[in-house]
Amino acid sequence: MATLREILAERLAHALAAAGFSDAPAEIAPASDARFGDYQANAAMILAKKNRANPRQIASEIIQHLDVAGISDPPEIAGAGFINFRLRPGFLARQAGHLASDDRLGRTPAAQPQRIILDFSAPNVAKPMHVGHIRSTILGDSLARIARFLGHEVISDNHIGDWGTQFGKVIYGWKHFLNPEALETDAIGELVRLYREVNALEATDETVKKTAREELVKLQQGDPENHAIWLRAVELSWREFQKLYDLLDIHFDERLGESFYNSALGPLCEKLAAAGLAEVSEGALCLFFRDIPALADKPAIIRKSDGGFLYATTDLATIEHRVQRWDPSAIWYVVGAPQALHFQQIFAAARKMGVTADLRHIVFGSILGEDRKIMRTRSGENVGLAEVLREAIERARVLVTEKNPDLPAEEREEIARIIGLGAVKYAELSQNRLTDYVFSWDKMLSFQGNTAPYLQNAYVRIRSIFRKLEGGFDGKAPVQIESPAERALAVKLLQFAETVPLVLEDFRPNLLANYLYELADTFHGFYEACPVLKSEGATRASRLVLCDITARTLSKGLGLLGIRCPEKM
RNA sequence: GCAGCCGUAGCUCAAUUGGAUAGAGCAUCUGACUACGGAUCAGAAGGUUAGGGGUUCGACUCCCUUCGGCUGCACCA
Repeated sequence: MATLREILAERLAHALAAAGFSDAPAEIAPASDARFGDYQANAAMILAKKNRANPRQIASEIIQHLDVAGISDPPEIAGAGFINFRLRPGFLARQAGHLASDDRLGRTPAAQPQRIILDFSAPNVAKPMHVGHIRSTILGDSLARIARFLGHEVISDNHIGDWGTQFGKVIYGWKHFLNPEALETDAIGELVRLYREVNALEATDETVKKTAREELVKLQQGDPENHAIWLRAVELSWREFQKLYDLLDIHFDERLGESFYNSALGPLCEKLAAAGLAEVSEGALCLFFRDIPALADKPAIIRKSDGGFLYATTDLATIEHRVQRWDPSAIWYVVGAPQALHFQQIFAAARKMGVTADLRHIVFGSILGEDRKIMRTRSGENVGLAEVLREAIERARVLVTEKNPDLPAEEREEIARIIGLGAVKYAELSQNRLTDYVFSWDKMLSFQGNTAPYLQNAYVRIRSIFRKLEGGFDGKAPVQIESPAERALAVKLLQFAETVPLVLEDFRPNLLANYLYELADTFHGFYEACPVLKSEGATRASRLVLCDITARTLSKGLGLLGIRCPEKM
């Protein structure tokens, strides 16, 4: 089913062709203000600029050829040359009626599905996940859900940091003062303790430092004992990550960490050197980008002078593997802004290697504490993700208990999880990913304003109507538009289909979040103005259909953000 | 020093990528209602979009410049 925008754009395209303006973009935008109608076309002003003509004159020529009978009132020219459309209630009612029986709520799959590798989350083994991982994890998951909904094939890959110099210290600590019980109950905590103790010892004891470095070399050379310790540390860490991913309802298709590429690093360097793409400078094997001004004096080192490899090497091997195995049309990296230069280098290098896939670094800003500085605990450490999620659920539990003390404890617990996790996810996804944002419990868990609980509550109110409903629900009843509130709701509902794709244009789930908030707001207006259960006959049937579509759109939309809706709260 | 990102109401954020009088929420003030879940709704007030210049019918958006903040810049990841 075509969206409102597509329908108007098609009519506009015909009119432009008929009027002799076939080179103009047939684009329709939502009206900037409800006073002007529902949609607007700015083509006349663009054409006027191009042809040095009078925009209103051109607008009137376009209008003469514009056939929107049955869809819109006659288009009007306003201002500098805007063409405004006001959709007809009958048309809106018919279109909205189609949504009632459509699981996809009017959004047809992409005409040209792509295969996309989505690289996100990527925690480091032997370190706890902290709030810094929230954005990548939640943003990445949401983009995966949205891309899949739009018909693309998404391969999500958790490129965990399971290989690095920290393992020399972890292995040394493991051999000398491992606490097996602590490892059992809190594996990552114990691994962190080992790392820190060795680190502290190294500061005063050269022997420890030397031995730890030797443990690392042994690991890298394949020593069976060290390899076994490393493998166990990775699996124990992963087990804890998995608990968080399960809680967050986030799943990965692949978990190809850095270590997966170890054997590919040497050959890759040889290949690049042999092809003349890499050259030795100051003893290190480097890739130079002399043809790119921004990178002209910023080579990427792929093999150190001591023969060791770097994460640039691993990332290039990763791209090579992904291209060979999946031949994706795009690879998306959801990684923080500080790594922008690294990705510029990696992408430039990949292009030298002949990679044609669309490589994107999806940048995001930092999470700040209420003091507007990078969020830290009182002792100056990163705030743990597990602790954040636990506190969110705990706070939600208090709120639910306060509001609805009679619900069975088990149900309350489930609702607290949905609300607490939803609040954290929505706080992240409802803002522009580029801006730093201030983490505030009170704001994200508020039931007022642009928050997950507000949207969930709108859903719950609708479900409550259906619980009270007597005499069954006819989902096929025709939609009638009799009041401004019903009209506004119908338009909003029909705009779901044109909002979702916008998210992928610049990787901005906040556009969808914004839409859902506006939908909930519009619904509340409808809810106040249009009694549902107390109305009768065809009006009542129509309003029930509108309620049902709204509930499904809220649920589907929040679902695309990775957020669930409770039936009660 | 060079480069990138950012600067919007008291606070937290939008602005569909160059469109009309820059929009929401919180907080503040005024109203509605023993309520289809009031965890609501209607309204008021709040702005030189950091400052200055430029491009054009039109600029928060593009260009130049100043100021301020964050980040990165050869063998950590």
